[in-house]
Amino acid sequence: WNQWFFLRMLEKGIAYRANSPVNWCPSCQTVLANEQAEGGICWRCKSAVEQRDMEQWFLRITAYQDQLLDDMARLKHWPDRVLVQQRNWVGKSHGAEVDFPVEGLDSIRVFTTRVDTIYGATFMVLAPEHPMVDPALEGTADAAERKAAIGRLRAQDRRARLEGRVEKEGVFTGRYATNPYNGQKIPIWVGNFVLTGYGTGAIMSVPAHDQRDFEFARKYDLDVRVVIQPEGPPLDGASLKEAYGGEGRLVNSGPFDGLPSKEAIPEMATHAEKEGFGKATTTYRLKDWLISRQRYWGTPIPVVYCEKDGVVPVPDDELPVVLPPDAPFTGEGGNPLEKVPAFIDATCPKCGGKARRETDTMDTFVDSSWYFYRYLSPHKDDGAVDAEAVKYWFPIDLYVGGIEHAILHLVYSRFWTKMMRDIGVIDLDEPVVRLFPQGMVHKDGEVMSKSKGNTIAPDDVIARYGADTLRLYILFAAPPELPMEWSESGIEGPHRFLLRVWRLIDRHAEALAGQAPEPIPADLPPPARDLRRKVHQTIARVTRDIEERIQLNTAVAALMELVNEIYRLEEQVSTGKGRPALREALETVLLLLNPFTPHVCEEMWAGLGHSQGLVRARWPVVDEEAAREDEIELAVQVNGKVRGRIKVARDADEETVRARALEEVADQVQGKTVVKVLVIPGRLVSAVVK
RNA sequence: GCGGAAGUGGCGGAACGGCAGACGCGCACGGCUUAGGCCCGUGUGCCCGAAAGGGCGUGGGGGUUCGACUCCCUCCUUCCGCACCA
Repeated sequence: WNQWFFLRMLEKGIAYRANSPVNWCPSCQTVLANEQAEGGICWRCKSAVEQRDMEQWFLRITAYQDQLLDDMARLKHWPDRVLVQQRNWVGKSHGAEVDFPVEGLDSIRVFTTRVDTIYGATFMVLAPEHPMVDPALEGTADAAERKAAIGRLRAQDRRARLEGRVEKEGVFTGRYATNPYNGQKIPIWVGNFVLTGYGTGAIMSVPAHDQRDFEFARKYDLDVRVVIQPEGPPLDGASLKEAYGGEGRLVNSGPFDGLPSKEAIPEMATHAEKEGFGKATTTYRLKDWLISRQRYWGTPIPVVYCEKDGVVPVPDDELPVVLPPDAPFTGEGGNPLEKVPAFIDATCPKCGGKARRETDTMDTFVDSSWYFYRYLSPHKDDGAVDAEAVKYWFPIDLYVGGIEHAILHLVYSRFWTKMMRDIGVIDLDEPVVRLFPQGMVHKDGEVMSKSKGNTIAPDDVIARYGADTLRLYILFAAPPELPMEWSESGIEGPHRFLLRVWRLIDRHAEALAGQAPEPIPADLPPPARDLRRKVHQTIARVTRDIEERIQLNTAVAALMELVNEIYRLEEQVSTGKGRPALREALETVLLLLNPFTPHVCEEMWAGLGHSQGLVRARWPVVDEEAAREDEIELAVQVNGKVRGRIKVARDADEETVRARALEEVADQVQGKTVVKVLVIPGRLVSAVVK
């Protein structure tokens, strides 16, 4: 069905093939999407990636960039940190494009967010890879020397970037461009700090108002001209210590002098458009999704290349294109599919002539982008997804996953959902209502992972304590959204707790298993009533901690409290009228604990005489009446400090509570004026005295 | 630099604006044991005090409130993400 989707996207122009510079991982022998090559490092093997020009398949995710941004407003139950990361990833930025004419050559287009500073542009910088670099050098003095220096910049750029910090360096091309606003000629430089993939790959440099330009200008002794004047003493280009990047009024800017910079930006963009040398524009950081992979394992991309008809999609009724079972894995690298003639040799569906089958396979993130839709109907063979089922089950109420998926998987999935909507498969804009990224396990301060080699095999812990203990320990040790530092020092606690539960059940199993359950009598003795109260309060707490708060550590703590309470009251309720409450308490412990430690719980459940599995049992329901406190303890504050406690009936009226409270703190109040007394029902009493 | 999260006992961590430290680890004492372990019980924020009791306490400072770990401002520290994005 990946192939089916691919063909639909091909029809819609969302999937396309293009020759473009791509990230190539020499170690994995495959290309990577930009997101997977962050910082020039392969996400899978962590080795340095190279740039190559290749014909590859892309998905036009950029057609969805505004939707991806705008629909974030609806993701109210997604954590901020994820939304922020996605917003930065799309990287929308408003500005203007301006063309700077160059004598004898094509003009050079720059992108700027601060067109209001354009009268302060004293030079221009091109990315080393900019297509105008070589033409600009042509015919200038010392061209060969400059070319060599730029060549060094190109080579140095990438390697140095991997280390993070790069000294700003540049080479003058020997040519000049003309600022279309004021006709001034400014030198064209090539600089290693200008990125080829963002904006137009060329910038106008305004050293007075941009820190990077400022440093570059000081290093190469270029002019610094102030054109934005903030409140206060006039700025002076020659003596500036750093760039002024804020707002102000325009100066030295011809007809725009005096305008506030905020107003100047749209006005000057309009001016450029009127004069035909520029316009207001928006740029994005997001690039189209490169899905071609030179690997065997992956969904084959369903097209063939015909000498006569070019790129021809495989017809729907011939899908799926299946991987050959006999591809040679030589370990030499490269795509094994290229060595399987039976796979490569194809017939053109259009003309019936000879064709060559595409050997690229799809990025695995394609699969993960929509697997959850397929879960609803895994065996469906007349369509990719069951639209009716999707209508019923989607959007997903709660999606739990590692924070490492904040951008890759979660952006692709959102895109895929919108794409499926646009090709008419589903009627849905966003796949997930509530996102809960759990914290990752750390060891020695860093994320535990295979690539870091600091993983702990659970086998030893399981051998010593059992899998249930390990589960319980992990869930108990930290709240799920925060990272958990791995340490075994606390594992004894959950282990002892499970042993305590086991002994408790074991003591009563025989008696309870041999006896039919009795109804809870209306006249329970007080200890049994206390026990039932704790039982039902615990049901409420654990249910809420799991369902609403997703705070599993406190759910476990609540269960520990309940078991402690059962130990305290055990003797008093194990005989006579209290017995039904004991059975209820023990069974409730197992029902609530079951999601955390299913194996031992199932065993104990059987021990209590149940023939049907615990896994089939219903989640317990709170008996509000039983959970209610008859008597409550209130703190009594005097001027904000707790000075006493009183016990009152749950439904005691305010006057009674007030009187009892003042009596309790009489010695504190004596000789002072009681200004007011607040009674917060069920919480405390607060007296203000002077 | 920008953005996010976090700062609470010896440790992991609890606490709808309402009794700070639940629960657990560790530690101390007692019981059970020939002994040790397991187990059971009690205690355990800091300071003064024999005790009763009192004082101080949630990174620092300020504010709102009868009342602040919680809300607001500000500063400091740590972790995470992004980053020559023009």
